[in-house]
Amino acid sequence: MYHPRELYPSLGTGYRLGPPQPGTDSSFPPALAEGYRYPDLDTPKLDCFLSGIEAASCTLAAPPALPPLPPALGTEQAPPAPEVLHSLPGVSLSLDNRELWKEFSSVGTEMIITKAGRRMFPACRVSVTGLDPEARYLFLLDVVPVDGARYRWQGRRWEPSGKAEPRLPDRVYIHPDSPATGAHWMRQPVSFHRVKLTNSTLDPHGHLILHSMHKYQPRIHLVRAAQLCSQHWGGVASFRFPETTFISVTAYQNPRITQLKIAANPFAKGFRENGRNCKRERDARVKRKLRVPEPIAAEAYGSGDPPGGPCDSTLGGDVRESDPEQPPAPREAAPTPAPRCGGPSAEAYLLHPAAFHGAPSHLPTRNPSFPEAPDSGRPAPYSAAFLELQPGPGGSGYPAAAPTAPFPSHFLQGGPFPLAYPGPGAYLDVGSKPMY
DNA sequence: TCATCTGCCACTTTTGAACGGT
DNA sequence: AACCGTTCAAAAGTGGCAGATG
Repeated sequence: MYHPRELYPSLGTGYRLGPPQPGTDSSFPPALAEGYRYPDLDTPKLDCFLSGIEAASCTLAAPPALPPLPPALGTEQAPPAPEVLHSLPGVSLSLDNRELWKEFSSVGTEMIITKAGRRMFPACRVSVTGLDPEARYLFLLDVVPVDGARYRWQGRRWEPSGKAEPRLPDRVYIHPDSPATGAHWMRQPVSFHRVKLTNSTLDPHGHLILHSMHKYQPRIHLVRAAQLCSQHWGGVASFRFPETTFISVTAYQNPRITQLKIAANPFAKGFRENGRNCKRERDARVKRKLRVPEPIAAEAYGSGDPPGGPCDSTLGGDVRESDPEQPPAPREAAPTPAPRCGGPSAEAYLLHPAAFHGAPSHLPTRNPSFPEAPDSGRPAPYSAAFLELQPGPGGSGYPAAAPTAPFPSHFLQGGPFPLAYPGPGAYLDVGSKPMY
């Protein structure tokens, strides 16, 4: 991984995705509020990452003021409505698994973060409408702090306990289908289930870096662009959903959240009441171990499911047999999943030479097994890559990222991709400033 | 002492390779 | 030879727990 700020000092340090906030951002003269270049990205700064794009206006009117975020988790809130900011008229996004999110939100969503990276559950899954079926778009996701506080579980609820840690280098997850046509994105819900969260500030995998015990909210960005590498952005839309706010933790604090996760997440099936790894069974196994060898447990239910069968009624719609998040999806409708790992190929070089020269060499590579079909309406099968930039200085109302530990050399070097490929999904850092 | 983090565990699901049949 | 379905093993993902850490 590379650190673009180091590679390209001319890019500066501010990669704020949010719009300037007249009144709150002293660096932004109110006179400019009439028309700023959304998303407050100086697009040339991103040329090295997003080249060869369809030209279109990046200017848009200042958005209306958005409602404030909910003050606390686990409390009754006004009916959540997605908060939108965009220059893509007619485009709308809806949270596909909103009911599940609401269920978690009503308790106070917690997301486990680990050094190795942990997936989000529930994952952000959205349906999009209003796209130009022929145009190509990128789908991005990032996670931003909701406020400037650190939180603590007080037995029954989360309460603020001091100031937030300094902001970490922001990263953005690029949906592995990106770029794809509007028709592709609208064909089925778009899932970000592969996004991983980590608390490792030096994470080399490109996962989204968060502080534990802080409140965050995912944002989803839709960028009209022909390719990942483009000259101009053809418009941007950003969305966030109040019910997706969560507190990052290294271990679950609220037992109700644990129950919900176990009930809804198929990977946690083993912890369900009728699972073989439920507390009762585990205790029994321990007792048996003390007396007799183990195989009894394995035979307890034979080779199939335990009596009564698996409890699938709690999947909550986040994971279903036909879940678009879960393969197999119709090959016509979905691109070939990116390989689990692998480095940039020669073909990738031919297709994206800039990614190996002027731009960081870890830009996405094309999956060689996927035939190129630029006019087929199918997405280019880019596999994972990620970019990382340092957040811009202050002005956000949150602490600017302190220069954390120096980035390892592979952040700074050019040349061949020095790390294990990070897996599906790509990451791009766009800044430290909250959008609203 | 306490809150928080980390590593390991046992489990399930997912994924892709290998294989055999048509 | 190509295609399809099944089987199997490895990889990945899950929460719990005990011990480590600050």
